Amino acid sequence: MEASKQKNKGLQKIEIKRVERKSARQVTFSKRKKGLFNKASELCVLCGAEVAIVIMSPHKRAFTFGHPNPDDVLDRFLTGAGAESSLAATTVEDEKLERLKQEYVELLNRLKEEEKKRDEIAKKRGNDRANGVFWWDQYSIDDMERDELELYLKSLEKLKTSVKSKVDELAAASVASNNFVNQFNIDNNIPIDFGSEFDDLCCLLEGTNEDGILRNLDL
Amino acid sequence: MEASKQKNKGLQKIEIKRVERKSARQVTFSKRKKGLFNKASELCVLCGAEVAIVIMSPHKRAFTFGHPNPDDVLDRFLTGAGAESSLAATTVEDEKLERLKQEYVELLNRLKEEEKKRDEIAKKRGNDRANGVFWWDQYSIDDMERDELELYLKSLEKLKTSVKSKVDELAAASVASNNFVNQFNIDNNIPIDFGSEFDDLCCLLEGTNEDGILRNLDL
DNA sequence: TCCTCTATACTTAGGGA
DNA sequence: GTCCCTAAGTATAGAGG
Repeated sequence: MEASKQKNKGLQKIEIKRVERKSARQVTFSKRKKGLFNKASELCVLCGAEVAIVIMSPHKRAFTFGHPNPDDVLDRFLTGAGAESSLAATTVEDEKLERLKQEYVELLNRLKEEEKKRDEIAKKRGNDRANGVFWWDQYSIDDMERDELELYLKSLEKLKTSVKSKVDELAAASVASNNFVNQFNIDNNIPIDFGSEFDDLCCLLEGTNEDGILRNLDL
Repeated sequence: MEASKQKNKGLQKIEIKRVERKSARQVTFSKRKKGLFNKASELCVLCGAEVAIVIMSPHKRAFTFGHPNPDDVLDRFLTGAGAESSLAATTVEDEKLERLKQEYVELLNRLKEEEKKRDEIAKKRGNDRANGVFWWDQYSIDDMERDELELYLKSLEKLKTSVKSKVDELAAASVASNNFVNQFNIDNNIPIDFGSEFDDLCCLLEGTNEDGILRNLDL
């Protein structure tokens, strides 16, 4: 009841500079990441904006947030309606890209099949989820999901790495004067490109009822 | 001096749902975008994280924030990406696409492997369930599978995008009727296409702190 | 690692220039 | 569109579980 009862210090003012204590830094990261994502989702809702965020934690873990209309964007992207269709250029490259897209679409379909399969398997307790999900849960990272995700994703690392190196090669060769890829090589752990992440993030899985995507790739 | 003097209402609580008044929405967008970017940059500085944000305003304007090493990227951007010769790059693009396709097929195969893996995991999960795994464990695994596939897809998409962006850069010289505003401190507004954006996002780096990059691409 | 708790720093709605 | 202003809603530092 007395004044001395106060045991919490409340919010302290802090300088905006690197937090030195590792544990504290981690906590701060966690909290602020959550806060950032939440703000982002609010922005989306309030203003009808689309937002994609990629965060690379100091531990080379990447977190992403995305909110939009999934299928539309993805479709547009696949059909190329978004970026280049307006161009009249009928170059060899375009043709090849056309093919590439085609293949890509095939792969996509495949993926969807997989999703279906998975959904079936998941059906059993799929309903559990719908019970306690608040709207904001949809926009923020589901922690347990994230944690488990991390573990599993490691198995995917190799794959990503392989893909990445290809991209690196392409990018490096293409942008000779552009050494961003190399700069990126901080620990041999190179995050996969987040280019067009914008589009990517925009594309949620239709398999779920979530309006936002939050993904975590362990790099 | 009187009580009636108070003319400001102060912060009102608002519902997180679309702001209907257009002007108000615009203002909110502006304010919150700023706030979001600011939070992002703080996160970068405080935790040594790297953040990239893309915001698509309802008016088709895209704003991006990035916290890496701005100068380099920007520089290369403005000089390289925009003015690159399509003639010179054509052949190179050709080769790269060739390789890309090759890899694409390879990735396809790997997808199959992943499918198998998925099945195994699905089975295993079934067993675990019988044992005493928590509901959320199962749940997570399930989502992991989905995420994995998505992730995979994402990788492929990026692969494709990386190439596409190059091609776009060549042909998109026409699309880029960019305006250019560079204030560079906390507000760099730079016009770029998505292909370029790709590079940019990639270019997360240890670089600076409080001065993140903010880009604005006109579409 | 994440959640809880508290006190308080920070953000921002609404209105005006 | 930006900036200012104020009041008050919100996010979060630090400590503990």
